[in-house]
Amino acid sequence: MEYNFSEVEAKWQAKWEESGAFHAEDRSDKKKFYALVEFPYPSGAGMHVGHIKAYSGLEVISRKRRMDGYNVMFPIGFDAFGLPTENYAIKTGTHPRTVTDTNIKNFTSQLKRVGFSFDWSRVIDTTEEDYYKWTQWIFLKMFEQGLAFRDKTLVNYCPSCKVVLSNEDSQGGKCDICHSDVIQKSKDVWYLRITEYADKLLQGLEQVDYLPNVKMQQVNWIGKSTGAFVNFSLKDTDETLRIYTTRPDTLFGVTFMVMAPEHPLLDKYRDRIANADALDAYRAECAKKTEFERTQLVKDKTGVCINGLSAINPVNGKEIPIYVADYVMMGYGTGAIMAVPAHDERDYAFAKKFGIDIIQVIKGGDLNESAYTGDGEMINSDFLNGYTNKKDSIEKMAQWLTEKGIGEKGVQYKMKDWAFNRQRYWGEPIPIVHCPHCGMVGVPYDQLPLRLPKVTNFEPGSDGESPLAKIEQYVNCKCPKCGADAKRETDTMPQWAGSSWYFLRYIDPNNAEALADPEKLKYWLPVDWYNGGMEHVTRHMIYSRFWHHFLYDQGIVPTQEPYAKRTAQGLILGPDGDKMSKSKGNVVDPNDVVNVYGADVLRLYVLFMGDYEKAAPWSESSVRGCKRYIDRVWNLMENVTDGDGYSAELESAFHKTVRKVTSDIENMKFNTAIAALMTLMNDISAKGSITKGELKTYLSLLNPFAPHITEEMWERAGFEGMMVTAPWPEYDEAKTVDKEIEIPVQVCGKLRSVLKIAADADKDTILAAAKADPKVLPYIDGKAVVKEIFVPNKMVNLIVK
RNA sequence: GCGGGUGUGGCGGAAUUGGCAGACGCGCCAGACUUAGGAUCUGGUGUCCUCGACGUGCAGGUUCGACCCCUGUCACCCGCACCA
Repeated sequence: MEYNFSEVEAKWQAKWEESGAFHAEDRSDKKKFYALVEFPYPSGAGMHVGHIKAYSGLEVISRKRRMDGYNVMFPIGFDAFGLPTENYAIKTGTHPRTVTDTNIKNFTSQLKRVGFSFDWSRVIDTTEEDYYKWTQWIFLKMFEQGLAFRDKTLVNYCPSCKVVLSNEDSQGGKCDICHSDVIQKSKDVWYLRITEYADKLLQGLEQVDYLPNVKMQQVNWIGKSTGAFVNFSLKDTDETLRIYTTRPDTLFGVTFMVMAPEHPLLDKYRDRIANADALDAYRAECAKKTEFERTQLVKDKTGVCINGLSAINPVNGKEIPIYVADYVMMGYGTGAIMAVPAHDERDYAFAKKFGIDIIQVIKGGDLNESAYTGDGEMINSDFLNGYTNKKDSIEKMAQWLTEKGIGEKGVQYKMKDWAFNRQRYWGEPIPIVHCPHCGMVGVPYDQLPLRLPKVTNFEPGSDGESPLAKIEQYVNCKCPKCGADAKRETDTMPQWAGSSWYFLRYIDPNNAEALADPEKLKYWLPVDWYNGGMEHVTRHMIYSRFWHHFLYDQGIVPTQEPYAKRTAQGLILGPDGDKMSKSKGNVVDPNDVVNVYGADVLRLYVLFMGDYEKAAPWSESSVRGCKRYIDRVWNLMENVTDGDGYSAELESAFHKTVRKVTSDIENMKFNTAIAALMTLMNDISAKGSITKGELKTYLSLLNPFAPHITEEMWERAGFEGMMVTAPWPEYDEAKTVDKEIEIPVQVCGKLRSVLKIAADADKDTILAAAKADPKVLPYIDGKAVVKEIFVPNKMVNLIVK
C-alpha cells in the first residue's frame, strides 16, 4: 500500500484548520507556553528552506508542549514594510500594498502546506493601519519622554538606497540592504535614545536564558567602558578640550593630544591656527574617505600638528601639542583624546612617526620596541608613584580630578543612538507635525493612525527627500496645538520599527483600544522561547528589548525583559557548501521538496541534517533517506499485533527511546532524536511486527516531527481523537535497563573482549568472568594482575605486569 | 588586534560529559526480487597486507583509561574592530 502523502497532508491540514486545533486560549487553567519565531519578510521570492528550519525547531517544541498539556501560543505574522518591496514597486509600477498582499498570500499558503501549527487567528501584518497605528503610538510615547528627538550630526548614509542608516544597519561600513559602502553625511535626523537604556539592556541580560554567544554579541555591541572625562585647558583661551580615557591614571604620561578631523573646536579657533591651510587639506582628505577606508588603514597613521593651539596638562601644567588625526573618531567619546604613547599602541605608532616624546608611567616592557599595555608599578607620576593596582591608581586619579574640578568618572558605550528615519515611502509615517510656532508637535493619539497616503510615484527625491514630501495634501496641515499652518514630517520609520513590538500584538491582535489588553499581556508575557537567526542579535533583538524596557517603564507591559529564552538556528547552505544565493544558483525551494517528497519529509530533513544550531549543506540524497524512513514508518501498519503494552523484546528499547526523544527535543537536539526513532524503527523491522501499544508510542514520539503521516496512521489504527492533544508518552527509568548488558574488558587499557552478562551481576562475578574469558586469557596468562579497575555498568580494566 | 566558536570516515554528523570512537542518515560494495532499476529488501563498509597494529588537526602532559581535562601549536568559521 503506497503512501499518498499529498492527499494525506492536505486532509490533515484541513482538519486542523476546521477544528481550530492550534488556537491558543486567552483564559485557561493550563500552563501557558508562548513560542515565538521571527516573522518573515514576505519577499517576492517566496519561502526559503531557511525559514522552514527556523520555524521547525519551535514547531516541534510547540507540538510536544500541547501533548504535554500546555496552552500553547505559536503565532505567525508578516514584517512587510521595507525597501525590497518598495524597489520592486518602483520597478514594476505596482503599488507596494498590492505587492505586499500578493506576497503575504503566497507565504501563507506555503506555510500552511508545511503543516506548521501556527495560530492563524492571530496573524498580523505590520503594514496594516490597525497595526502601525500602535507602532506610531509607541513612537509618540517615546517622543513625549524625550527619547525620540531630532539632531543634526554625522550619520551613516547609503548613496545607493538614498537613505540614512543606523549603526546597526551599516555594520562593517556596508549598507545592510544593498551592501554598498556607507558614507558619513551631516544630516538632520530622528534618533531614538537607545543609549539611555544601554545599562538596562546590559543588566537585563543577566536575568534571561539566551545562548552564550547571543549574550556575548549583545554585550560587545553595547560596548560599555568605564573611565573618566578630563578637561584640558587650551593655552591662552578660556576653552577646555574635553577628553575621555579609560586610564586617567596615565595622565602624567600624556605627551600630545589628538582631535578628530571633524572636531568643532577646529572651526571655532581656525583663525588662531598658523597652518590652517595644511589642516584644511588634511580634513578635506579625511572627509573623502568612507568610514570603511578610514578603519582599514590601521597601520598607517596620518595626522597634522596644529601650530598655534596647545593644551595644558592639568596634573603638571606642562604645555602639550595638539594633533588632528583620523584615528580618532568624532563618534566615540568626545572626539578628542589624551595620547599616552608609552602605554597605547596607536598613540605609540603615532608618536614614533611624528617624533613625539614618550614618557613611561607604568613599569614594564621595552619602550624601544613597543608600547607597554600591561600592568605594573606607577612611575614618573608624582602622587601616583608606587601604585601597583590599576584599580587603585585609577580611583585615586579620578578622585583628584573631581576635587580639582577638572574631570570626573564616566562611562562610554560603543552603541549609538538609533537613527530612526528613512527617506522612503513604504514605512510607518512618523506622526509629527512641524509648526512654525510650537516646533515639533506629536499627532494627537485620537488621530492615529496617521495613514500612509496613496501615491503613484515612490521614487525618493534626488536630494534624499522622502517621496511623501512631494504630496502637498499630506505635507500641508494644521498644527494640532495652535491650529496654524504647519508641515508634516515626511520621513518614515525604518524596517525594524514594526518588529520591535510585534510579539505583543499577537497576544491581542484585534484590540482597538490598546496595543494589547493588560490582563492578556500579564498572562502571556514573557515570551517563553524565542528562536531566530544570529543576524538579528545586534539589530532586531537589541531594538525590541529597548522598546520593551521602555514600555515596561511606562507601565504598559508587565515584564522588563520580553524574551525569557533565545536560541538560534544555523544556516542551511547550498549543496555546494556555499551560502545560498540567487546569483550562485544554489537556492533550494521548499515548494519543490514538498511537491516531490511531502511536507513531513521536508520537516524531518531540515531537523535531521545536522546540529540545529550549526550551518549544514543541503543534500538531496539525504532528503531521499528521510523519504525512505517515512515510507518504512507507513509500512509499520502491515504487521500490527494485538496488545496495549510493549513486547518483551522491545520494552527497554521503547522506554529508552521515549527518554531520549523527550530530552533531545527539549535541548533542540532534533538530529539525535530522529536518529533514535530511526534506530527503534530498525529494531521493529528486525522483529517483524509491532504491537498496538508500541505503535501508539511510536506515532506519538514522531508526531511533532511528521504530524501528517502520524495523524493518518493514528486514525487508521483506531486510536482516539486527533494526535494534537494526545498525551506525550512516559517512560519508566527502571525499564530502560536491559536484563543482559555488555561489559567491555580491557587488559592494560586495550579492548580484548566484550562480556555479555546479567545486568545485576556483582563485581566479583564480573571480574571472575572477565578473567576466565577465552579472549582475555592469552593476555593475562602467566602474568600478575596488579590492579583491577571496575566501573559498574561500564567496563573492566585489568592491569597486568 | 579583541571576543566567541569549530577541527572526528568518502559526506552530514553521533559519543550518556573521563569508560567499547564512528550511533543515525547519505554514499559506496555485494547479494535477493525483477524484462528492467536511479524502486524495494538483506548483508557489508574508519585505515593498513592476515594474526594484529594504527586511528578524533598537530606536539607534549595528567590518568589504569582522553574526541573529552591541562600546556603549547596550526587551520578554518562567526562577530566587533584605530572604542581612546
